[in-house]
Amino acid sequence: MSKQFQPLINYFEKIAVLDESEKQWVKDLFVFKSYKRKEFLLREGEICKQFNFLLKGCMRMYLVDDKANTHILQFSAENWIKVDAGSFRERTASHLNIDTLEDSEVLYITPENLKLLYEKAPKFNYIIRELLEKHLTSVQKRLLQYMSSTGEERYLAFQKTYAQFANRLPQTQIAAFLGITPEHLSKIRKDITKPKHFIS
Amino acid sequence: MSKQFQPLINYFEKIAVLDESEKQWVKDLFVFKSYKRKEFLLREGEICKQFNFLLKGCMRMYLVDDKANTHILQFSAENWIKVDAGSFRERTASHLNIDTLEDSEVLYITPENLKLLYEKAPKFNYIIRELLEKHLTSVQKRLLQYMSSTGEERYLAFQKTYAQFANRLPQTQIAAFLGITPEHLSKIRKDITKPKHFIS
DNA sequence: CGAAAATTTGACATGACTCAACTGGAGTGG
DNA sequence: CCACTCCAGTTGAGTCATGTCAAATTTTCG
Repeated sequence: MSKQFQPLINYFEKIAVLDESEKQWVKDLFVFKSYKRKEFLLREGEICKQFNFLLKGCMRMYLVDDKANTHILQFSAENWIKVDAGSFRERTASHLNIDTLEDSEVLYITPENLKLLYEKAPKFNYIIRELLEKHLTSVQKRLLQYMSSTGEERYLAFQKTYAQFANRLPQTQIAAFLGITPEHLSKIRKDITKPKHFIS
Repeated sequence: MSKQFQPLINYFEKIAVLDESEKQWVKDLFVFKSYKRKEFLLREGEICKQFNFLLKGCMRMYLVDDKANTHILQFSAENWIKVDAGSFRERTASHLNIDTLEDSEVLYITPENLKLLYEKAPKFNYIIRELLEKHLTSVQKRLLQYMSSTGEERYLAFQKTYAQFANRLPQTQIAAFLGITPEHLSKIRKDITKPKHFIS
């Protein structure tokens, strides 16, 4: 079923065209794996050993803080990358968890094989750098939005930006992504339907 | 004064050793520039055309939101990189500002010359990728901290992590970095000196 | 259907903001 | 050296945003 690699190759080729040997390295070094709903790809304390590309399904990466609250850093669905870059890179224990919200399928590469890929196909230094830059920009944007707006504003923005997720995810998860409690999100949703302009 | 390049070369060599020709490309493509206190390196609406390395001084990168509040994304001092990666990369108008908090000196490279550097010395694809990964990790960490802690907790963490800045910066700036008002920071500082444990 | 999970609702507590007034230096010009 | 202004920081009162907890309700799914 080599067809499975096509989405990944397409993804890379949005950044730079690959020749046959480069495509072959991708096929040789990435591994297919499928997960049931609620399975873990990474648990805090472990070292992140998979750089994942999602073929199908939906997952989240999150932190559980000392008050046992869950904070979601990122949702991913089809054609997204999912990895704890810090842990993967430094081979250090991760503070994050990654698990599935739906049955999912991924292609992943290990740190060793990624290193090999960089050696055999140096173009990937460029490709991964581009991906990282984009990702960095989006995380920065999120931090700024977080600093400058209320829960309600963030929720409205989320609905626009992540329309594909908004209907697919339970509210509890969305609240954990927005950084508010589920109760508060519920109240926000109620307020939105009753416009403020409705005076007595 | 080719000595000025040494800190930058040292910075790169923390990631990978450079040969003579690579060092020479750095010297040829980076440009020295100095700034007075309160000068701008980038204003919102402009395209970020400098990838800056700080030799001396201190600056901030920040967003001004629609309510005219300032949100500081990053402080930088000696031996730090300062750039709006998104704007620099995509050649799009930036939403951010960069200005100096002290008289400062930088080495910068333009997008065109950075592209040239990647061509002439491909090792920089690797080096910049590593730098980005580290930076990404730190922004992610900050987002998570932001999501999971109060202003007081963030202030205490700031004092530890950014001890070098804590004494160098006015409180107004620290508040804008922490995402709280200066008045609130003032109250936090007051509370800290009076431990909660002091009962009646 | 029935149990478990997700969502909603309400009362109350706390974190954080706004605004306005006050305090205490750090210049600056006479 | 003094008087004056300017700016950062502090303080307090009132308000809004959000959290906590507990209970009621709805939805999901075996």
